[in-house]
Amino acid sequence: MTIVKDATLHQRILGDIEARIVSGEWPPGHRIPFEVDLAADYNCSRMTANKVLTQLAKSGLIERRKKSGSFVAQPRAQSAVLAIAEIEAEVQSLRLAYSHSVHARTKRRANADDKQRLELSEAASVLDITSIHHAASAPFCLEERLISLATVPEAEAETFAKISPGTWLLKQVPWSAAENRISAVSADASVAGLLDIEKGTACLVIERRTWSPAGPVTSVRLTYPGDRHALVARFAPGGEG
Amino acid sequence: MTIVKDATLHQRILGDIEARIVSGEWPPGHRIPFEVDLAADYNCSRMTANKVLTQLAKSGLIERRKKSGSFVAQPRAQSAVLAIAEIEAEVQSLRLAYSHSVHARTKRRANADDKQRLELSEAASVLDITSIHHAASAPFCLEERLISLATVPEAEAETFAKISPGTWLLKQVPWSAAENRISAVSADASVAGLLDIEKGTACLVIERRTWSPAGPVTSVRLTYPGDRHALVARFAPGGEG
DNA sequence: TTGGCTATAATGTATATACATAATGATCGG
DNA sequence: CCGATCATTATGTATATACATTATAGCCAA
Repeated sequence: MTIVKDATLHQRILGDIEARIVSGEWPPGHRIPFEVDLAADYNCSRMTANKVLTQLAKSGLIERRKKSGSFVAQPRAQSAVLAIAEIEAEVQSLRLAYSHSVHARTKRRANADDKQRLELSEAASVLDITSIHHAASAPFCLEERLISLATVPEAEAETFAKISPGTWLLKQVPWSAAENRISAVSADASVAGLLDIEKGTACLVIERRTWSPAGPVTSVRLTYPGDRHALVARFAPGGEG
Repeated sequence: MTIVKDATLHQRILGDIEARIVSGEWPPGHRIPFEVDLAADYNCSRMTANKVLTQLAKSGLIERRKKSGSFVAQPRAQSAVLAIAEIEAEVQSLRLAYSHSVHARTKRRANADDKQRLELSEAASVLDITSIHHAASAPFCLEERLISLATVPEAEAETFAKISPGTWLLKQVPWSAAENRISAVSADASVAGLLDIEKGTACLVIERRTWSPAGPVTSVRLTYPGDRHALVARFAPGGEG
């Protein structure tokens, strides 16, 4: 049984249309009622219908064309929302004790590889931190991070003994853009040693680059033992789900 | 230089606020102007300001509390949008010739494993298809798919010789919910043989389960050689970007 | 037939207004 | 001094209206 919390008109219209699209009653390409007709059907103003259809268009469920009307969209690329949590939160949601240790920490002038990873044009100082996240005292994830000291000079004074670089940066750099690259690699001897796994074990690798308006912030490579970990992304036509 | 297409008032207000949040001028926790004040600043109606703030709240950049006002949100889990394209489109975007071959195709009553993968409660018929996607005649991706014939009986008549199961299903089942699970595994002998890679090579695995209102549709396991492939997900505070 | 003009139909954006809702803060009685 | 009540304030939702924008269709003339 579904409990229907007495919904707003907006939600009701939205839900009705979504249901018809998702059920296949209105297949892709089908023209859905004009705003004025919807307004008449629900005995509401056109603005209300408009807002619903605008939202459906933004979520990709319908396409709107002036003069022609609104049409159910073709479901194309699965666009799923991937929530990449902070590692500490992730570990704690597994009800395991979290800890973090810094394995190496060096400051240097950016070399060619650093420049490419951070998309730096000139030589600048970077901080290179290798650390390990533990869940219940077992290695959970290897973090290899580069921080651009030109953008975040405060990082130089931080040892990251008490707070992980990711969490620290989240507090330092309020909101930023990021690019995540997900791939699979075999653990080499060094990675295997740090994560306490067999050499050659498949690992899930997330490489994330982060920018603020002031410039490149950080580039991080997170290596998870593949047999212990998976990322989950959900997709639902309406949006939340 | 940035070309500014003469934007609507809505976009201008939205952009201004986003810029101030992203730049750190308005840090997390900062109270942003009330709707009426924003309306006064931009010489517009409260409705226009309201729509902008509502959108910012939906995108997670701000939090709104009645009576108190609207506040810049704390950036929490990186929520990135992961676009999982159709394999054929993906290959063609690499400017490579696409082809697809079915390696095995069997119909059977669902066994225990099938039931778990499709979340079936009763025994029902399923179609099990193993196929390989090629890019420029080299194996690109291994697809192991289970289709619930109770939900999609039409699949039984289809050989999938000319059209891949994914593409076919996309046409059959208009809109549906999905769960994607991304992990890393080492190729076993069988997978290595089919993908023409060394045994033990790390592979990126996407397991996707799809539901329609009529029930479970399909469960597919896509295995990509990890050294040739990566998924990219982007995150930008505003939304599109 | 063809090219271009125009009317029209649908969406896109914005306004002014109204009332509902919810949380805060102040007032007042015990 | 505590606690209930009530006014205030900011957001939430919806309406009616206006005008802009744009793609389509139809008309008319060269």
